[in-house]
Amino acid sequence: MSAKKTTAKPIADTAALNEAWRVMHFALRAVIAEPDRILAARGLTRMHHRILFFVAHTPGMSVGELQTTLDVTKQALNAPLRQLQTQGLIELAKADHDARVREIRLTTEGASLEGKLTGEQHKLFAAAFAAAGAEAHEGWRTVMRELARGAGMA
Amino acid sequence: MSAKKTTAKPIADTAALNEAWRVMHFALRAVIAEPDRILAARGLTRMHHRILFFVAHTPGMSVGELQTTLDVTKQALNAPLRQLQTQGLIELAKADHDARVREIRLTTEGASLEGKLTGEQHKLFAAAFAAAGAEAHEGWRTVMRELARGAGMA
DNA sequence: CGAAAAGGTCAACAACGTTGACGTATTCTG
DNA sequence: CAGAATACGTCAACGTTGTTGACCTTTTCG
Repeated sequence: MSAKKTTAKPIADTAALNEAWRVMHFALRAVIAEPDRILAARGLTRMHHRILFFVAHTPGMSVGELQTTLDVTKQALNAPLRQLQTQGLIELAKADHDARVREIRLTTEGASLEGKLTGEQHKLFAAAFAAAGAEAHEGWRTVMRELARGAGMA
Repeated sequence: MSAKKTTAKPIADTAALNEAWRVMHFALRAVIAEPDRILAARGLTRMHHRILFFVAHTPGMSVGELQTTLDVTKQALNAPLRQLQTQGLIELAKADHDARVREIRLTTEGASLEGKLTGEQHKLFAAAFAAAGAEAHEGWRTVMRELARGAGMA
């Protein structure tokens, strides 16, 4: 447990590391804030957001695939899914190849909402990248990729 | 609502912005993973972590201050607080100036755990920064600060 | 002394997700 | 073709968390 005083000059000191964590939080909060408010205004939650997000990127996704992707039970998925359908944001249609499967896709309105949510996030990222400059952007990506490498990257 | 097709060359394209969001998630997950496991092994939750974290940075904090800081009710705080106390990770002592106030501080063991948790995160950050280089680190900070600026920075 | 502040605690709720158990089409297979 | 398996849907019982409300104690302060 001894605080090994590495004589080798570290690239980042403790203060910087602490700041890294703090800044990470604030940044995340900033990026999530607006989308969250928009969702809440419609009585939607993060689960709905996740659904919209994945369906937007993989139109025609089946309920089962979505379930696996989000790692939740079908029961947990069922309610939000129907609410989105009721609100006319998504559509469920039997698959041609297999009538048991229900393919999910966004309606025009659903795509619009998803775009708005994503757009809010993009705005913040774009602004930050623009303000920081292309070089900083490159550095940011590099660091983030390194960090992400430690997890179960997709 | 119209997707304004800006002809002005953006510093980041849609693909990059999408990636930014994804990478952000993975990075966060990576940084949280280990601490979470350590906590879970002791039957502790994120709330406990948050408490340890703030108390570590502000020793002698009062229950009320902590409550305000974490933005939860005293009832929600009470249970985790006592569990931490029972596990000998924190100590509650009456304040000299005001016997109504209970000052919270980490015990040696508590500080040790907090240090371990923080240490795990620092390890990842340090590794990422080291691998990415000082320049990338600088860029990373710049972008993160810009992003965080949009939120209620502390 | 009496009001106010800092805490603690019991109890009723509400949100969210989980497991378990069935029920219904639909497709696949021996 | 009959039965097993698949993809979903749904009712129900829980467990976890955090919230609000009400009440009580100790301590401070006008």
